[in-house]
Amino acid sequence: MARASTTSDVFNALADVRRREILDALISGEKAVGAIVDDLSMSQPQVSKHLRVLSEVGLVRCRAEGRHRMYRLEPTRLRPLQEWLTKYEVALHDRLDRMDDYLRELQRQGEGR
Amino acid sequence: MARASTTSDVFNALADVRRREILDALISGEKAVGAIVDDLSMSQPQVSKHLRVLSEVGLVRCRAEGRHRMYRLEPTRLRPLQEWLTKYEVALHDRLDRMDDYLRELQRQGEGR
DNA sequence: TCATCATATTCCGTTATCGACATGTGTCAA
DNA sequence: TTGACACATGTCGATAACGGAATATGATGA
Repeated sequence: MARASTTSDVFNALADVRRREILDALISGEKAVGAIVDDLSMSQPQVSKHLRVLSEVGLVRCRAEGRHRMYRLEPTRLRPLQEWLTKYEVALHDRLDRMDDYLRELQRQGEGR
Repeated sequence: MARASTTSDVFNALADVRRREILDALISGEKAVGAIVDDLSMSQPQVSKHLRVLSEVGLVRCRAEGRHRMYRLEPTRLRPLQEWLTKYEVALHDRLDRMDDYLRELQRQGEGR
């Protein structure tokens, strides 16, 4: 089997630099496809395709305005990523705490002598 | 051109579910390859190859102990991910703040009438 | 209705990724 | 030294992702 489908989850959708660039371009607010094309100097079909992927995982939402399509971020969908990261922050802090305890114990023993 | 190399950055390394599972397995602490194989019921070569990818982006570190190889997390390497996420939290909060201001303004005008 | 603008979709060739299997490397113990 | 163990690496086939070019869709305006 090859790599898991890019549309399956947020992690895969974010694996591509271009898609991250598109998201970055949308931080400042809603934008039409053409505006993104101009900002990033990518081809229009490429932008549309990446937007489709981002849509499918819910990271962006689309709104029709005349013949333009305005895309905007849906940052709430980054929550799985945040939660995943949190586990590691906790692990890291726990480890630092243990290290801290250890150092304190060493110091206590040193004082005792 | 196809997808950017998986070894190029943390985002690509995390795109694969198996690799995330391996990292999860290491949260509790240092483990030998065989232990990971047992925990996740993946083939040994598969685990080794994923560990190699994770090594190359610095997400895990390896220590030889006899004929075992002990792998451990290097959670500091998740910082690029954290920083990237932070941008979006800020954007989200700013947007909520603006929304808040707007609602307050509406309310103020309502009271004024 | 027809032309045009904005965007989406399709087709295609290249390339990377992944898993399975086989094999190589290095360490320990007898 | 030999064999067993723990792990790394290499090869292969299938799959799917990516970019580019062409084309389709759909709204607007003359």
